[in-house]
Amino acid sequence: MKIATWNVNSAKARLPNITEWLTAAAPDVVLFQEIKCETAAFPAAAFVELGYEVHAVGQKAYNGVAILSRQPVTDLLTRLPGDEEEDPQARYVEGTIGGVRIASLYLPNGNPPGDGDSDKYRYKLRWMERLRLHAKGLLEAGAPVVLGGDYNVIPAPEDVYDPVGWRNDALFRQETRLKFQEILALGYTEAFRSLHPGRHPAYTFWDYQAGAWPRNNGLRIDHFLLSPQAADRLMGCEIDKAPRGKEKASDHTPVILEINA
DNA sequence: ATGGTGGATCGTCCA
Repeated sequence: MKIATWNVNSAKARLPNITEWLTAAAPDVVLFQEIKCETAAFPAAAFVELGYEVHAVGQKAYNGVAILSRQPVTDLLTRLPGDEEEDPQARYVEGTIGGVRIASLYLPNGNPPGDGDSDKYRYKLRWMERLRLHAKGLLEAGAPVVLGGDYNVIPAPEDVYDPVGWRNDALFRQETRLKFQEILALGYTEAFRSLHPGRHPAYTFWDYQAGAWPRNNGLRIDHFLLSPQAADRLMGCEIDKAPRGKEKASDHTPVILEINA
């Protein structure tokens, strides 16, 4: 099973780029983030035409996630549990595909962090704790679990072009990395780094500004976390840089995971 | 210190 994750930075603005890539890469499951439209405005028909079942969770202007699948999706969850009343942001969708529990998540950015006490940064850390608790519960359910998406977390210094300059950024602060490590400590495996321990730089995001793409000033912030049963089936995990070099590109590029059927 | 870019939306917010 080939599963792709891609922060597309607007599904509508990116539609030609997305359909071109899906046709060539032919993933079985696709996890989108930042679709940036309401659920009803998501261009689902274009993906149905390519053979996918579509499950989008959107909101006006910001955020928004989706799962596309060639096989049927069951037991859909459209919010990350915890603080559901207070959190209207569309950042999480999860379903079961071929016996695998698969989520598309868009973790809050959290900038500016202030001294680690800004409202946005505290929301990020609370969201990460909600994710940790939910990820823990998923392990107890027994099915293999794949949590893919834009984590807005730089796991280690080799995952950012300038670790010193980024040390206080919400994506790289110590508290952010420790909270990410807490999720891994439950028993999850970060697929790309586990398969390619020495491969860096290996980025998934390059800012639109300051020539970040031509200078390769990137970040690795899009990840797949696998439960032990899913990690046992891990066959490959690769970053496809090509879409970032296209006209009208998203600032993120896709990551592709392969697990044994 | 600022601005540099891009999307949604139409004055700003977000990244």
